[in-house]
Amino acid sequence: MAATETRLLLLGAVLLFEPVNGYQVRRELLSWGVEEWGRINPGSIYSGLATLTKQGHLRRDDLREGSRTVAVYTSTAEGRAEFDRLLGEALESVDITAPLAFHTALSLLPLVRRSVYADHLRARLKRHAELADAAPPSELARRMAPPHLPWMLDLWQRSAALDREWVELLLAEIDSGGLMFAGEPTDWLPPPEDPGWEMHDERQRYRDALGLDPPASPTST
Amino acid sequence: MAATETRLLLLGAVLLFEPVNGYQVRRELLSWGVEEWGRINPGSIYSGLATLTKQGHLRRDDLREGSRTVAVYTSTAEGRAEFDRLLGEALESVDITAPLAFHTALSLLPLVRRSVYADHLRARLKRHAELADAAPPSELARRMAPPHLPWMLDLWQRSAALDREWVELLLAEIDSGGLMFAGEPTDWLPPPEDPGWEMHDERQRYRDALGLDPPASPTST
DNA sequence: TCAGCAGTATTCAACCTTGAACACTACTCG
DNA sequence: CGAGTAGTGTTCAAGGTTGAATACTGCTGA
Repeated sequence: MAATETRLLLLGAVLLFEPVNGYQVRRELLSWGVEEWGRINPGSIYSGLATLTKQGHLRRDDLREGSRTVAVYTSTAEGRAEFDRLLGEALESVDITAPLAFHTALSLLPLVRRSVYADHLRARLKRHAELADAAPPSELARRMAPPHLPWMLDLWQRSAALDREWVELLLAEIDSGGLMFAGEPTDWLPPPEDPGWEMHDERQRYRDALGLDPPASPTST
Repeated sequence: MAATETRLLLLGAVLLFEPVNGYQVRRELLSWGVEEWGRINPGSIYSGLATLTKQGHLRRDDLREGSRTVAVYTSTAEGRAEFDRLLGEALESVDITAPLAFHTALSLLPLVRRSVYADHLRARLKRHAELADAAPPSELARRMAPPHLPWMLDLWQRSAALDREWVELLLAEIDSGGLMFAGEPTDWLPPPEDPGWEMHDERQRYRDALGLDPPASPTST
């Protein structure tokens, strides 16, 4: 669980679907295509949920479901705070060699309010500007380095430029009212293949068993 | 040591500087700026070298250096083969969310012969073409997905395009005789700050102690 | 001269990740 | 009905990673 992306993804999945069990989290993440880009495997999900529980970010209740016991997770206030912190970090920090955290944060966009998300993206652009100002490697350093290093630098600079330009496009879309964020009415419904639908009955059972209040859509600080 | 990049980097460093001890590897990697982009820490270097030794890719000799003992690593034939395999994989496989392996393979360019490296890059371009052909997500799927997913797809496509175009540029440079590869005479010398220089005496001592033949520049299959 | 600091070289316990395997339920098809 | 297959939900031992800590050497300067 060093991997920040895994924490973020797990907290996000619980916030979206709580009360939820480990297998449901797994299925939902798989349906997002996370098997391809998120490098997550069954073991990490369960151990990740256990770690987050130990740290107080999640709460685990073992419910009797007929003859067997199911571990059902809900988020705590600290968990929500941790999620907001991790998401902000993933959105604001620029690391060309590890774009996974940013991709993860993009996929969790519906969990956050529009203005909060936009502010994080603006902070990311500021960070880009700082990096561009800082340390343009001296001509001397360039000439002393082995000849393939300038090529690597060039690739990094192009990658950074792409990231910056794309974030500007996304920000423009968000500021002009595009996309759907937490706390906003939406006419979009998950497709029938999405396990989110199949989870409905179980979620209701879990809610009843835990004595939780009705729906409550996930919103953000 | 699941992380392929770490294996690649460690094998590469040993191939470049053998016979070499763990601390020298660490310093050399730090001087490449790997602290920033390669996420490597002292512990992983030593445990990585131990794992590679256990797997037969490296050989460890404990040399007496005055009153203390130093663990000195050299590569085995299997280690060289493993390096070539890992490098090829890193160069040929396209993973937009994890470019680190490709970056690592770029930094190790001087360990491989020109034609071998170019062939790997051509294979990478072929892979790009395959990915572009495969699975253009259906219009239906796009409309059913939550509205931010098309944006993620767009970012991935742009990232892939950048990678492809940049590899084409690099390949052109290589095919026209640019850069310096294994087995080619070079007038480039490492800058004085490079720990490679400071290592000279110790390498010589290690070579003598191990009864190894003179220099021998690292070449490739 | 010797305290103290920087540098060299490595280890290790705590923690995390991996993925195979387990145990169970539910369906399906002859 | 009963065997086989697919799906559900989770655990666990083996192994990897982390980074603080260790222990030593050599230099510097009061």
